[in-house]
Formats: sequence, structure tokens, C-alpha cells
Amino acid sequence: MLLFTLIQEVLVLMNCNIDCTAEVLKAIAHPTRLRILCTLNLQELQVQTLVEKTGTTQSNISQHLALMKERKILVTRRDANRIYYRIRDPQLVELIQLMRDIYCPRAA
Amino acid sequence: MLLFTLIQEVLVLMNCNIDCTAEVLKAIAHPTRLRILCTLNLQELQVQTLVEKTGTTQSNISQHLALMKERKILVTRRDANRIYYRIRDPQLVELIQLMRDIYCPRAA
DNA sequence: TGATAATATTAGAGTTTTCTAATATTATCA
DNA sequence: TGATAATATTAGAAAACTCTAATATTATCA
Repeated sequence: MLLFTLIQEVLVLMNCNIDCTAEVLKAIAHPTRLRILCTLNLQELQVQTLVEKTGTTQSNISQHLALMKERKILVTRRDANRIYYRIRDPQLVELIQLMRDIYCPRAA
Repeated sequence: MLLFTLIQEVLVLMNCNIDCTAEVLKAIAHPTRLRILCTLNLQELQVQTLVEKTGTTQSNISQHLALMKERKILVTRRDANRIYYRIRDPQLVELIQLMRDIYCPRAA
């Protein structure tokens, strides 16, 4: 009975882990957000730069940035009235690159 | 002018690449689909097994499997009236594990 | 202080996704 | 062949997501 409870516990934890991962994946699984991430790469950029480089509206970019910040994908730094965004964990960049290599190889 | 066209071309290709990657990410960014992938891991399993291990309905699992097959995440093999599913590229397993480690570490 | 620049927020319409329930298909086996 | 097992498909309601347009906030600078 104790063992059963323990197993339940572990399963619950594993499921949390999976649900959480799905959340993170969902946060990056959008063309505009992926474009933001690939533009950022390892540098930090202010919102205006991202707006220019991705070709969407300021409002739209801001909403996508907020979403990714909320989910701890991005972190920010304020400098005067500019906000700089960067990817929190640099490993994410490699991870995305790997995914692109596997499933979406560039045309040769 | 030629250079400009070339750059345009490259940008279009890069964007295709990003859109395509977003599609793939979307295909795995769902709790049930991620649970299927983690259950499969490196083995191949028949639908019924996945239904039992994930605790959803047969119809639901079947729809999620179809979606991932369509997007080349999964491949199938038929044996009599059973269909076996497996992950097409084993690197995906590592990739998901890495994402879990970074963003959703297990409670210690 | 008022104007401006940079960014964030809100509302809501349109679209997409997801699930359930019912049914169809395909293959086996008695 | 008819019953059964395994899987797939379909329709449609409910929920979630995404964009645009308008507006708010925050900080600078003349």
C-alpha cells in the first residue's frame, strides 16, 4: 500500500514534468516566437530591434515576448526606457538548431 | 540587384525553415503527445498499449498518433491488425529529455 | 512640464485546436 | 461467413490561441 502510494507519487511527478515540458514547448512552437528566438540567438536585443527584424507590429511582438518571459524562456534588463530581452538558457539555442537540422534541413 | 534577390532568396529559405520547425514543435507541444513520445522512447508499441499507458480514449490517442505521423515524427509498421508506432528519429528523445532537464527538472 | 519615444496592456473578433461520441475500416479466428 | 479485436475517421461543440486596433504606462529630453 505504501509502495503503491509511492509509485503514484512518482507517476504524478513524472506527469507534472511532462505537462511542464509541454508548456515550454508550446511557448516556443510559434513562427513569430521562433523567429524572435532565432534573431536573439545569444545576444540581447531591445524590443524595437526585434520589431524591425521580424516584420510584425510592436504590439504583437510585445505580446509574444511577454508570453515567453512569463514561461521563463526569456529574461529582461531595463536600460532607461528601453527593455532588452535575451534567452535565459543558451542551451535552448542549440536545441532549436538541432530540431531544425533534424526535421527541417535547409535546401542544399 | 542580383545580390538583393539572392539575399531575399536566403531569407525566404530561412523563414521556411523556421516555419517548418515551428510546425514540428507544435506537433510535440501537447501533454498527451509528449506522454506518447516519452512512453515510446526508443521502443515500438502498438496503439492499445499506448492507450493503456496514457489513460486516454482510443479515439483520442489515435488522433494524436495520426497527427504526429503526418508530421513525420512517428513511423508505423503493421503486423496483422495491429499497428506499431515508433519515433522516427531517436535524437528527438534526447532532445525532449534535454528540454525537460533545462526547464522542468524533477523535484529532488 | 509637455512632447516624444519605447514598451505594455486590453478587448474582442476570427481561427485553430482539442475532446467526446458515434461510426467505419481492417484483419483475425472460430 | 459472422463475430470480435484493433485501429481510424468524422462531426461538431467547447476551449484556447492569435491578431489588430486602440489605449496605457514609463522614461527621457527640450
